[in-house]
Amino acid sequence: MSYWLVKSEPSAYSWDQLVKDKQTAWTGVRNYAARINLRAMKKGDEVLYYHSNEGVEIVGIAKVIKEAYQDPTIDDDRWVAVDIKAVKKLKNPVPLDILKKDKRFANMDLVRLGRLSVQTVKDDEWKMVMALAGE
DNA sequence: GCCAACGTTGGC
DNA sequence: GCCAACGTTGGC
Repeated sequence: MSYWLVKSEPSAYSWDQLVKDKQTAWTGVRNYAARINLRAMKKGDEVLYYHSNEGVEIVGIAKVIKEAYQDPTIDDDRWVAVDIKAVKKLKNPVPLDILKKDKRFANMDLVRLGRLSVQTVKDDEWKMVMALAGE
């Protein structure tokens, strides 16, 4: 079981929208490093849901319900999508600046590789985020 | 809205 | 295959 983090701009697809839809196809990833991560996702893996641009914080937990398949939004079998569903909203969203200030997160992809849209989250990072979120 | 950081493209 | 130029992302 692995942990991940996906980013979305709320104006494009927010956490609330995911809750409303129950689940969604995570399509449109066009970045090599992000694709490696998408392909490594397994059914049941848990995913932090992060809002970029607005909020700039981790807002909820999602879960992988369908492993990588060809992205239906492009006619090119090199790109993949996964399906995720909403699990729960965090009691306390975890803002990026808290993570940046906390040395324990200095090596977290979210802090180091700001632009990567699908990231890995280590077990200890997951636990620390959960603690900060009051979960 | 600006701009730094990073990925991608394309000329050589 | 290198690297400059360009485009995009995303924090501020």
